[in-house]
Amino acid sequence: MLQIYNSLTRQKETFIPIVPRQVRMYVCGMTVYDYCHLGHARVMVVFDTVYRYLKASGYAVQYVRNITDIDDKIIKRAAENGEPIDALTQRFIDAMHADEDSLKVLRPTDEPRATGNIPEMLAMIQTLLDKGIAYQGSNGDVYYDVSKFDGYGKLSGRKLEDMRAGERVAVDEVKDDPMDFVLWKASKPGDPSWDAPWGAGRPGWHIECSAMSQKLLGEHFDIHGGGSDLQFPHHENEIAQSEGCTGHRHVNYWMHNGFIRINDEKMSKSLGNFFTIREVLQHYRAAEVRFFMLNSHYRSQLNYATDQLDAARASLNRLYTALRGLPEAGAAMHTDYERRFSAAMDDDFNTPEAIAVMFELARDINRIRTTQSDWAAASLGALLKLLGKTLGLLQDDPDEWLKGAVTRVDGLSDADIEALIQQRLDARTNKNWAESDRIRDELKAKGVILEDSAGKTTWRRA
RNA sequence: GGCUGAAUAGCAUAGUGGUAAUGCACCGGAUUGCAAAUCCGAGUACCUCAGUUCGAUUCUGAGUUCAGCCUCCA
Repeated sequence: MLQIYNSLTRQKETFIPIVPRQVRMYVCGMTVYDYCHLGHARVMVVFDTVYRYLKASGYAVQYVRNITDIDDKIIKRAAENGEPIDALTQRFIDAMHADEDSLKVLRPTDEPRATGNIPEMLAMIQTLLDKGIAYQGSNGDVYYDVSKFDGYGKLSGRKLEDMRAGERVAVDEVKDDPMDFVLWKASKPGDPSWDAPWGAGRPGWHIECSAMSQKLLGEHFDIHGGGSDLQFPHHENEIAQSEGCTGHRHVNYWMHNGFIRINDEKMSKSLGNFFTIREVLQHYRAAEVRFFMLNSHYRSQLNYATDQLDAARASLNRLYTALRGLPEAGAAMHTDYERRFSAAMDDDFNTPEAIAVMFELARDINRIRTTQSDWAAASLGALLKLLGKTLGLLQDDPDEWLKGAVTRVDGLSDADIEALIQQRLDARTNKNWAESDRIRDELKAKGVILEDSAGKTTWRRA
């Protein structure tokens, strides 16, 4: 039985889908005005893994992740670039897709864009106005009246009076209550705008997720996810909008992933430690980044450090080494490994524990290959690869993985390496160990590691 | 100030009311011409104090430290 930690109740709960064997899931996606950074990568990878595991568990999953393609930052950036908004957002949507592909992140089943769902937002705002939950301020903006929604604060565990007393809440003359939030922004000259009964403008950020999730997944669905910073106010507001509109429950399970830190500092542009996915991929392979992220629990904070990425590389090398040269076979069924892997994943997607099981399986494979044969270990190898698939790992050809590297400091082609290995084999045949070791050292200095076994030499890049 | 969450070996990360697991690093052994890889083995860790308990790293309380949110944010 799958257990999911529900941010709403602050405890693990048994997952029971609204419709048996079906899951409807919504995740807050990117605002597309720049390249995706490591934090975005974690959201992508975490919920991709949730998506994969739900599917592997036999659920039919509808996975919606929105694209915010209209907001203040986008307008500002387009103006700075002298670029049309459409061109800017499409450019970064394409870049986002490329980043996802490299990280082996599967596409969601739906990727709605805010600008493509304005009528649904207008309808929802109108409903809120009709119900007296929303009002129009003197500046033309439409606001949500948080005092009209009893449950306001239930997701983030806050009370309205505490939040009002917070010293960081700015006083705004236009709002009835400082905690009220904007549903519709009256347009300023030159900004993109859409017509509305209460005046031309554009949607507030929060309303888009309420409108698009309801359109695609219905008024009541199973899982809603996002970064932990979205818990308040974004998701709190989303609940207020959706439930204020429908009068009943919106989402059953709220999931929030932890933040990424860089060298024990908060990742921020002002600190200059803001890494985009594509910057990191110049130094590490995407699978290494993915392994690094899954090697800690999704709710915990994750510290990015080169030591950790190097360790991820070494770990993947070990797993791929166990698979290298193994014959094709059907995966071993009903093993203790599979059972423990599933038990770990069922426990709120405990990927670190699941990975630990994979390492124990790898040791068993190595043991059998040594004491028995490759053939005897083949079905366990297939199982390892199958388990890896659920995490989006280990799907490359092992030999290609081990011979590959992001940084080719060696400057040697595969053919160059093979030629040197042949020279070394000739030397070894003549027991010319000095020459043999010289060639091996030369290759090692260029990042190529040789392994002699069973009369033949294999190689990999460090 | 309000609300969350976290403190486990050299590093990282799981987990448990009773021999604390996984990867990297380190040590010994097997294997190897020597290595690498692999296997076997050893070793070192549960923030502090109090309480509950036969027994606490795990539960409770207090404290310390750290982080996140309270404003746009994944």
